[in-house]
Amino acid sequence: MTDKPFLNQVFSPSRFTKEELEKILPKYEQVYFTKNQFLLTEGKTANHYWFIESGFIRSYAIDTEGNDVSTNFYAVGDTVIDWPSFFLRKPSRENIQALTDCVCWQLDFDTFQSLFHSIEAFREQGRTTLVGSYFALKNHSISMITDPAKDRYKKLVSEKPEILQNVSLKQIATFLGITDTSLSRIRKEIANEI
Amino acid sequence: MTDKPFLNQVFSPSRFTKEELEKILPKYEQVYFTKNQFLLTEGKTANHYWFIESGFIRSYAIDTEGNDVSTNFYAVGDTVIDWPSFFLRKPSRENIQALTDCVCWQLDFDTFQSLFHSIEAFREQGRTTLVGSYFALKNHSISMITDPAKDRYKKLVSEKPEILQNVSLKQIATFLGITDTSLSRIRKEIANEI
DNA sequence: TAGGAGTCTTGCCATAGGGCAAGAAATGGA
DNA sequence: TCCATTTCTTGCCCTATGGCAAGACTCCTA
Repeated sequence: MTDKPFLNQVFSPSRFTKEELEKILPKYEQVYFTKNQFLLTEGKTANHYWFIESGFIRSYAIDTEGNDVSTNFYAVGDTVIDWPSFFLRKPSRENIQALTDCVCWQLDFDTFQSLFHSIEAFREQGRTTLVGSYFALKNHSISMITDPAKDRYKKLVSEKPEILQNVSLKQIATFLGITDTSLSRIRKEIANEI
Repeated sequence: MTDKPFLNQVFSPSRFTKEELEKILPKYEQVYFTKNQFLLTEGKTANHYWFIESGFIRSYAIDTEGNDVSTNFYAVGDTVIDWPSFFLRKPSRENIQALTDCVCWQLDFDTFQSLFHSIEAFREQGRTTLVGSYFALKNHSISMITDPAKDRYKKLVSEKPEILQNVSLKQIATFLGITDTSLSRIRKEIANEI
């Protein structure tokens, strides 16, 4: 196991037995993505998911007018997955793209299924990750209704500071549900608050 | 099994064996809620979830200013559950309230766990339900950014027509992220479109 | 190292939706 | 069946954000 230190963080020895880890860890494959490379594109059915060992990733959807809307940002340690596409086995509505060079660990659906149905701790952890995603999405969704754009921006930056280095203003703006023009003005206001 | 026709719809004989159904169905308990009764309140940890056999239910959160924001509406056949509270075993951020008298079938967490870990088809179905909720929430979230309020209202009414009979204008408005005043004007516009 | 593509800022004006308050309509008890 | 309460509508004006376009800045890359 010592040859995969990153995965040993993801699968804590306190939650998994040594035998379980020996079944799980070898199944993950290290893969590299270069800046701007796509991990998944709209219309394809996701057959993998990834843990990010290093790098930064964005997912986005294309709306009816052809504009792209950022749906999520993923940093080191995050799980990158299109849940509906991966589990419902249907074409993705989103694109997932590396914003920097990345090192990831990937698993395919069939292997996931066999681990999921044979190892109780594995499915507990998987379910927890999914519910955590659901919770984050719901909080963001409520925040879109109750909080002004400036507050949402501040919260986003405090939670994922890497975003400032890796993501364009426009891509951040669509995640917040505003235009790049408005976000530029909000940034100016925040600068003047000091 | 014939004494629980509703549950036989939820657990299709094509996905479960006879033996599995005999383990699953007796665990669900029929419960009644009267109009305005709470199924779950903020701060409590959810220990049950429900299938709705009849009735209509709303969930909502309270924002920092004390306003309530509708987060979901549940109709006949829907699964009513606070995913993060139920699975992460932490206090709920939401309230779930019956908007009409309801007949539901409930299951508690411990029983869920034993079925989840012992019956493969049960966990597949549970996972599918959760991913379906995630998908619906994400679509709503994207719609909040890309679609005008009028379109979101039309979509909501077409998907859950019962909402018109059971939910006040204000409670619908907060779900759409607008005020009751604005929704009233939108309704008027729609009426004039005819 | 200059040109060009993308990115960010800024000004001008337009618009969707919000805040408030008054009145109208519906609803629900007693 | 009548009153009280809640819900819904409407008018007035305001604010946050959008749309567009020009200019500034950055950063590739030939």
